Amino acid sequence: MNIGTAAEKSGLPAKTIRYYEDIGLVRPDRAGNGYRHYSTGDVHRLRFVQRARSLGFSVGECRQLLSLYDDRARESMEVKTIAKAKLAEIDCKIAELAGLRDVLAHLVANCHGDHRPDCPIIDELSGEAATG
Amino acid sequence: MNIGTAAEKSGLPAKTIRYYEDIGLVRPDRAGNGYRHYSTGDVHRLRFVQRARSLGFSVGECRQLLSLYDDRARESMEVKTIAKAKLAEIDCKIAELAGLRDVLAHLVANCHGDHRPDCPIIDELSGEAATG
DNA sequence: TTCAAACCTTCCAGTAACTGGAGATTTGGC
DNA sequence: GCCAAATCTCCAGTTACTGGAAGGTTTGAA
Repeated sequence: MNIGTAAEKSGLPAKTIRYYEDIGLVRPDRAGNGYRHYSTGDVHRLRFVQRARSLGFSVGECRQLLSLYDDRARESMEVKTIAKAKLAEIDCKIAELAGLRDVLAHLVANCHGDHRPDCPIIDELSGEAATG
Repeated sequence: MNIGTAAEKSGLPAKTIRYYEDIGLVRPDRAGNGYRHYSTGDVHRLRFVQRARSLGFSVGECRQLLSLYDDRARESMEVKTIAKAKLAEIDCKIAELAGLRDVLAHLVANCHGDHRPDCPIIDELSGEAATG
């Protein structure tokens, strides 16, 4: 498929997809006319990157994640080690998101839509959680 | 406290803290000698931003989140509406992270540290999850 | 008091990861 | 063949930092 379709299916703008090719994240075939040609596998990779980027992983980290994703068959001890580190990282992110969620949820629950002084819960939450 | 201490306590480099002042995210007092002076409240804001940024929220979104965090007492209907939208966004991010986590967990679980052909589970997962 | 180390200041340049736009080419419908 | 839409390349601009120069301030030892 062409880049437009790949963009649609991956949720990434065509511009970004070309950029990802520039930096070597996804390497599509080229048709005779010079147009990029994406396989469904390419689209999966793109979607994978889209997800990881939107969750705060750097492009470098995405590259690592992709290499895990790609090279799952060879040298898997090394792959497994990196995967485990990434798993821990993701768990940490999930915990932090949950913390952030709590802050907002308390905010929504405690400020009743009228004028109120302030919510000590929020202060407390902002002081706690996620020091490391 | 001075910027160095604020940096240490917030988990942000001093450079970044100065940048956040430039763009108006955190406005510390100034001492007579021109040094920035941070309150514990300032540090809470900084930590809040640090968390949100590391979780994939843009600076603009952080600004919104901070305004929720700040203005919890005035015009709270509007605040509440934005807070709810952000809550939904965060829930979505949590779900996506959980998806990513599954991909890696399957990878770790299924590639046993020796040479194996490939894991159809991964293919399947990459095809599913997080289309919206 | 003087000096160095460690802090702080501003400013400017560089990097990462896009993002928008110009200008040329290709495709597909009329 | 014509034209709009999609694609191409290339280059410039934006966002969110990040590093470094050049200099002022504070602290503590000699």
